Amino acid sequence: MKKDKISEATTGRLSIYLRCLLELENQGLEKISSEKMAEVFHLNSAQIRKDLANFGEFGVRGIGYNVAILKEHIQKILGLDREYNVCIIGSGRLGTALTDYYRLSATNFKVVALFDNDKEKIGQKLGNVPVLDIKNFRSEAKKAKIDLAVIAVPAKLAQGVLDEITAAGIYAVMNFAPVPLKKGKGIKIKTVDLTTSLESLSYFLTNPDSGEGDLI
Amino acid sequence: MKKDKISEATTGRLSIYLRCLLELENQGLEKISSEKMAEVFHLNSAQIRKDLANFGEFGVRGIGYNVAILKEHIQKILGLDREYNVCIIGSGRLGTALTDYYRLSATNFKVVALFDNDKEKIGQKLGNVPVLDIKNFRSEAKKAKIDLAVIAVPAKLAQGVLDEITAAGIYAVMNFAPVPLKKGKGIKIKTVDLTTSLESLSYFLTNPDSGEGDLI
DNA sequence: TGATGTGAAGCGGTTCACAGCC
DNA sequence: GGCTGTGAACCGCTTCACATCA
Repeated sequence: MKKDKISEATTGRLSIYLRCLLELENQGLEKISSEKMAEVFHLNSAQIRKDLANFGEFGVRGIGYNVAILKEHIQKILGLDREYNVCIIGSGRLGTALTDYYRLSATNFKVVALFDNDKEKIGQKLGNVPVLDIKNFRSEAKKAKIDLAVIAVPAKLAQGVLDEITAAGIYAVMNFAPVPLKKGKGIKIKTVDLTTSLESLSYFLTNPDSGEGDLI
Repeated sequence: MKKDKISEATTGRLSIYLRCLLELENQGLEKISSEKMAEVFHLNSAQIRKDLANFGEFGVRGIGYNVAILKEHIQKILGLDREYNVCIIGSGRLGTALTDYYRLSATNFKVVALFDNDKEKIGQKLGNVPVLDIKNFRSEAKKAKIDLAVIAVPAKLAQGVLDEITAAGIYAVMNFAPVPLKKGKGIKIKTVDLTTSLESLSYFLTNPDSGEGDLI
């Protein structure tokens, strides 16, 4: 049964399924059952079937799923049948590391520009990625057809940067600044808080009996 | 009413409340209501009260919460009244960036060692953090009294690294490798998947009507 | 009066269990 | 027979609404 409201939990898992399917395809495997996939991911097979059933009937009863076909369906669903232009704002340690990281690993996402306010950095290049002046963000973002912006600036500057991003007509943002941001309608923000993540673990170390589950 | 089973959602929020309280304290504010805090974080005031009520009665009816006292309570709850020794495994782009990032920002977490298998890197230093041979992980980790390990190696190596970490008697792990890991009992893993995060945004760009909520 | 602490209701995601189909 | 697709049960987190108390 096709559904229209898809939870982020589901899309996150699709992304993980996809990575596995690419691996399985490399190994020459042609089909796989939800039960087998569940084993690999340490999760429930019904969950996998439900996740997939949200988008259509990709499996064959009695047989399982065709690896290559399922892979393509998921790529299509996640919008990974095209490339996205990404810019990273803040060319400090984190920003430059992310630039390198995404340049090498996430092939659908092309880092085309870094932005900074530091005169020393502006004009330099990181690999083939130019460091541009944040002052010209709006025009440069349009010129470079940016689809997605990554905020890697200190907390205090994050809201201002988000406002710039919004003004530039960019709708998807990944945010590494540890602050609650006020966003406009239609903007999607994925926040990754590296400090909160550590502090969750600190809580666990202080209360080891607090649970077995992984922190996802 | 004190509770013993605390959800990760709650501890994650506590970490965020804490950051805000530190800010408020800096501003010289003495007390604050759950309603006011909710405004700042764009969330529900009942949620904040419930989160806090899990650990005791910190508020005063008719008044609100005392900023300084609440701050200290949360620090204690999260185990942030002590320091933790952290090591980062993998001194590639991501590992070195995380080293710098945590050295500068998360004051309760002290990066004391990097590990790698690259002869070129072993023996070097990143700031004051030595790069050690992963071969000696167990003994070095004990010597340095590591509390928490960060996995920043390629996916293929992650499981092996986790097994080493487990063997070294470390119970808290932050994992940046995009693979499902099989872990032993009593180990807590916080996975941050930088690719899945991007792909969630890609899904949103492909399906802009898929919802307004933030991706946390 | 005013803001907390909390039982109850609401809601969304996960798991179960089985009907349906190859 | 075997595995998918799915309604129903379950479970845990969030929100509501109000009794409680300074």
